[in-house]
Amino acid sequence: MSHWVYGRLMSVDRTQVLRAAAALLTRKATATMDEVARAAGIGRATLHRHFAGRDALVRALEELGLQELEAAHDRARTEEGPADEAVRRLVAEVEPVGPLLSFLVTENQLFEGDQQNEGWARLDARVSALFRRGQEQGVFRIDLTPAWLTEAFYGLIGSGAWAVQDGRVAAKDFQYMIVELLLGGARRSVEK
Amino acid sequence: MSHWVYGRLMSVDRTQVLRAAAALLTRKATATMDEVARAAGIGRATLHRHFAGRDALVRALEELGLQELEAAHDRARTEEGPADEAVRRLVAEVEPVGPLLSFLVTENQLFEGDQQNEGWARLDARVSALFRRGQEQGVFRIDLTPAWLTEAFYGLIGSGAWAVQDGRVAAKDFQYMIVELLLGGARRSVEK
DNA sequence: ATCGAATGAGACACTGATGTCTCATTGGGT
DNA sequence: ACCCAATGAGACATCAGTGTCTCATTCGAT
Repeated sequence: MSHWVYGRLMSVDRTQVLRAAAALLTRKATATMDEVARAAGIGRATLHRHFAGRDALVRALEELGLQELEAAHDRARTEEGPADEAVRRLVAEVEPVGPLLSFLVTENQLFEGDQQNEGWARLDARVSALFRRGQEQGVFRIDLTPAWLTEAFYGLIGSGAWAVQDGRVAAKDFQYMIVELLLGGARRSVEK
Repeated sequence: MSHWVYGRLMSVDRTQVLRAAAALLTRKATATMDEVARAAGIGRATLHRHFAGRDALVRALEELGLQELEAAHDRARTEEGPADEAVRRLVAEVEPVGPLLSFLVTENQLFEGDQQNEGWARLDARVSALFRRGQEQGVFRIDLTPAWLTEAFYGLIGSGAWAVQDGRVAAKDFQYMIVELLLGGARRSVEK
């Protein structure tokens, strides 16, 4: 059932197309199928041959984003070491996926009742587990629920990525600002 | 040039329509003009008589949101007292506008090159000034720029509002969670 | 009770995007 | 050099949403 592996030709690299689509759609979420095709350097017909429709394309992008986020989690090894350092590693690894994440979150809001990809629940669980672990370690406060911290995590990544893309803040500060705010907050404390 | 004040009838309250539109669009951003009209309890033709088109409707919602945000700022009296307490008051006042704010931010991303309403810049300036004041007071850390803190503020309000609307987190925790995270961060500190 | 502004419902043309199809062309494998 | 899968370009029908218009009806002011 592998559409994308043919006996002879593989002229159009599915992943390459997805990356081009992601790059465009994260900047202009309403981009047309034709625009996506041109951005990927292929014809609209070919785009349709690989992705049945706009929905299918978005679903594929969702799959790509989920894979990259899972990979980022794996690389960050969030189960190892102090939780705050793990959060620091995680933010660093997730940063490149920020724009795509932001796009997918917005897009997902439209799929109201439709079944959500269970991948999101798995990711939520991983982030949530990290914060819970931090609480059990005594590193994180216990009055902020893991669910809220998870929302805040994704929220900061998303709006941070957008702010960078929009030029409102400097890209080089992304990681530091998000980690420091997430962990330490804005208030000046005695320590540090 | 006041379309909405007639000699005799004012059957359709423009503000009432806007509130209904906001309530619907914040849940389903792709709602059709027809759906908006039905949600407001009026006919589509009447909706068009009051708002030239979908664009005009969104612009009007933007105006409404900006007014409410400005009003929230005023009520929070962000220029008075310690900056952290001011932030606390501000979050409390802004909370009800959260969903609308979230909708408008997403919607604004589409108006790519078009001229942005200068109201946003004014609001940014007010929030930014609050954080800067806090830094000058010695209440806030100085290694997090006011611009980033402002982005984080709006980001947390927006994603928090959405998480509540989606039922992922409890509405009653909104204010506390956002303020505590924004000010104190996730890390357990010696104080408090 | 009357008048007229405002409304609701429906018809209509228009637009933009989508999805499908055909056909000539390309380019890699043999 | 040949073959054929895959592509690009374009034509086409379709569909949903929009914006405009008409006309009968409603309802408040007088």
